[in-house]
Amino acid sequence: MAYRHQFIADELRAQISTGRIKAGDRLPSEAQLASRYTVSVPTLRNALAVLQGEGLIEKVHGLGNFVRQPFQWITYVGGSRRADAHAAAEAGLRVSVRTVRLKARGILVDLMQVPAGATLVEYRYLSLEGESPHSLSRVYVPSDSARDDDHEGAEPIGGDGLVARLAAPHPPLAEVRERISARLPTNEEAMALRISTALAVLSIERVAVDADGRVVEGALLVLPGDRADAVFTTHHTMNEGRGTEG
Amino acid sequence: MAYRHQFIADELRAQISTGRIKAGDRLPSEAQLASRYTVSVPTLRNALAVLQGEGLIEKVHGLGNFVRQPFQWITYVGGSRRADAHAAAEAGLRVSVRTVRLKARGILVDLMQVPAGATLVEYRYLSLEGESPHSLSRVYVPSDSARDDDHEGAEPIGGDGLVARLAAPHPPLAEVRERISARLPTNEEAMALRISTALAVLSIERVAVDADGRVVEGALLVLPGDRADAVFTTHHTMNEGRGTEG
DNA sequence: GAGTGGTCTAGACCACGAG
DNA sequence: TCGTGGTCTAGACCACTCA
Repeated sequence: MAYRHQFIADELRAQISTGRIKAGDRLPSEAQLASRYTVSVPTLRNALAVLQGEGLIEKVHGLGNFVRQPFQWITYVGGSRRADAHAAAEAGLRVSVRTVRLKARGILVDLMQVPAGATLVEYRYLSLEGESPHSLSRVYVPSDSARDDDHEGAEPIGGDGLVARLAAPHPPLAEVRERISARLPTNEEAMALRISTALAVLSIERVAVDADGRVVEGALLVLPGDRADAVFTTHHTMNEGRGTEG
Repeated sequence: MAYRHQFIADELRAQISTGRIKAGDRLPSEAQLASRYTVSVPTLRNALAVLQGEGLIEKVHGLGNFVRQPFQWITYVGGSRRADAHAAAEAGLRVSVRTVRLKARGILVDLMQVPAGATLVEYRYLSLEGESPHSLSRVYVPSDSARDDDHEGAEPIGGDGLVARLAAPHPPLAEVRERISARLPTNEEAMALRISTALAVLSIERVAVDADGRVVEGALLVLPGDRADAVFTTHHTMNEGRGTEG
């Protein structure tokens, strides 16, 4: 039960974790590694696929295989809203934003509980740590509650306008519902986050509702599973603590 | 940019979703499929790997590739405790339980905030839908707060003692913290849940704390990503609804 | 153009499951 | 024993990156 590609993956993983191969280094070419370990190229590529799935290396077509930088760990804190880009900015991450006005269709109709064709404003965030993307967020707001100073088009990375907008007061909020799932990324998401399609992502679907039950904001977040988790804290009063209320 | 294995995967997926190939059916052998689509066997196997990662088929060595049963969707509801097996029982799922007394080490020391070597009671649940496993839970309780009628060893599936124990009152509870992550399963988990190691799982680490800040219960849950998600609801009062409090 | 990774081929050899 | 999937080989051909 000792697979050759697993053995090679273990070897390379050890060399990476002990610093024998440093972050940012390029590995020898696949042909060179294959001959060093006396295996065929496809077998060696299987070994690299294991490391890629663990987020340890990054494959760049035409250039080679590179050891990835260790990541800053991101913890998503549940129960709040519109905090994603703001929290990322506080953590010293750069944030790129794109604002687009669009018509609700497909899953957005369910998410926002609006009729198909209703106008929504989409804010698309991509938080970056250096050159490597960290999280992908799509936040939706009904068009009538989007503020007048929201503008369409691209905004330069880390613009002050963004931070000001994020810090601005929001309409009263009654409830936040968050639905979490684990899956493999779509090709588009893997591309944007520059991760392997074999690396699991945490997918968060969030809806904020006001006191009248109207959806004030919806959000679709995608976080790479190798450097992100989500935390939720629920407070109980004393008499709630009994029985199985779930 | 049209990969042959992706094309074949799309073809087979369509045949499965339209019922042309029914749940439980065996696919033609890999060699037969390869010749039908005029590709090599490794390429065809890549196509099957895609479907396996989506949880649509199950590969059985020596027998063939089988279409999996559609699953009952499981939603984990955050904020409660010890509800897992109880909720599963209510949903009509069978539950198998193993109770073991053990000493804290490794991550359990952090999880339960006890000194290394402290005695814990572990309840290990595996909820089942028919023959196919649904979720894997390990629940830990400090030994001193484990009740006297807890016994070690295996308990028959669906025993009444379990339901009675789950419905029993618990000590007062102040707070539940849940940490969610997405990852690929370990080989052990994939084996227990009978899923592909390429199928993402939702991993939930839950800690329940009493009014004195002591850890009353810890739990490690693993849910297959193709049939499970988690939901959290946070209520806000009116004056909490302003600003970015996350 | 030289070197790299990405996809695919055709087939060998082994391990597993059932008759 | 036979058919099945699991791993691996040796190499072709293409696409990408950079000098």
